[in-house]
Amino acid sequence: MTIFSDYNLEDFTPYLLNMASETTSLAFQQYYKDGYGMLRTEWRVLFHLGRYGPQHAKDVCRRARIHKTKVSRAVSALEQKRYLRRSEEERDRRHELLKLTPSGTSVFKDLRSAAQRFDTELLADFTTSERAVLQRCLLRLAEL
Amino acid sequence: MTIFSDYNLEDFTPYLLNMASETTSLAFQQYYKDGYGMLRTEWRVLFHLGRYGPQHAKDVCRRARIHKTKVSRAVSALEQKRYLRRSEEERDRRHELLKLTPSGTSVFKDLRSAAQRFDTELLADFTTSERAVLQRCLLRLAEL
DNA sequence: AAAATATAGTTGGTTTTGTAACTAACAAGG
DNA sequence: CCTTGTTAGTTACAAAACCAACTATATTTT
Repeated sequence: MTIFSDYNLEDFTPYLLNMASETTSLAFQQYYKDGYGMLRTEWRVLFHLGRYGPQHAKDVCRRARIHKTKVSRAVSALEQKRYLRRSEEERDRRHELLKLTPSGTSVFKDLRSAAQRFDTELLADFTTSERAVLQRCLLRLAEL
Repeated sequence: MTIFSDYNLEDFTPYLLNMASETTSLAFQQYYKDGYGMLRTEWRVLFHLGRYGPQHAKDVCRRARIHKTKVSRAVSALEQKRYLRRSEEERDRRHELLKLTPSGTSVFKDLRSAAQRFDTELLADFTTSERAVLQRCLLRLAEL
């Protein structure tokens, strides 16, 4: 009919990204959800605290690009699970430093290695150069 | 400390996929949300009906990989907006055929070309071969 | 044909998210 | 100081997603 008549949703990058994201995220949630009763945002906040050390909620927001209300709720949940502690700063009592407990640290280590294995498995069929292109493109698309 | 100590969330494909997906989906929603007051699921259902012709809700679920409850609600919303009609089948009255109205078809055409332009823009900085790799990888990852 | 099973789609109640308004603490200018 | 503005984080309410149970119709089994 028109020159567009066979344009396919599978040519639409946001759609492909969404499907790939859903599929892989759902597959990985067995580790943090089934294993530790965590939500996706909680696992991400935990990861950032484990990976980059004690920091403020604000830093987590910036690095992980998660909205502050989501971070706030995830922090409360992680605190209730005793995976992190908050401590007020003397200098500026608006800030609170977030720090993993030993228990939170051990969960982090477990999930980090699960994530690494999962990712290796996920990309097993791709060549090194394909992996590099994929990562580069995704980083670029996430920036916008 | 350990050989894993610098494993980064930016090396974790599901995380990258999620960020790229969120960023691009949010950017595109201006077209269907601001333009036509549609939700993401509604736009996808509309697209599938436009692209693959009249079909049952079940077919939309399968092709678009959207859960039937979400499809059911999207169909109701699209019906209220007069973008589609349902018709019962004689043979099996459990099925209802979903079909875009002329109005729905014109919205579809508009959004389809917006999507095409958007996608072209999105991938403008990548080479042809990078685009091919990206699409192939995403399709593969979405399959799992 | 009656009973059990399966399928298409809907509804209801709970969770989770999103948005905006809010509190509390600090900073800077007058 | 005291107003004005800014920043960190929380809360409230509305929108959306999730899950499980449900209705209605069709199919299979006995």
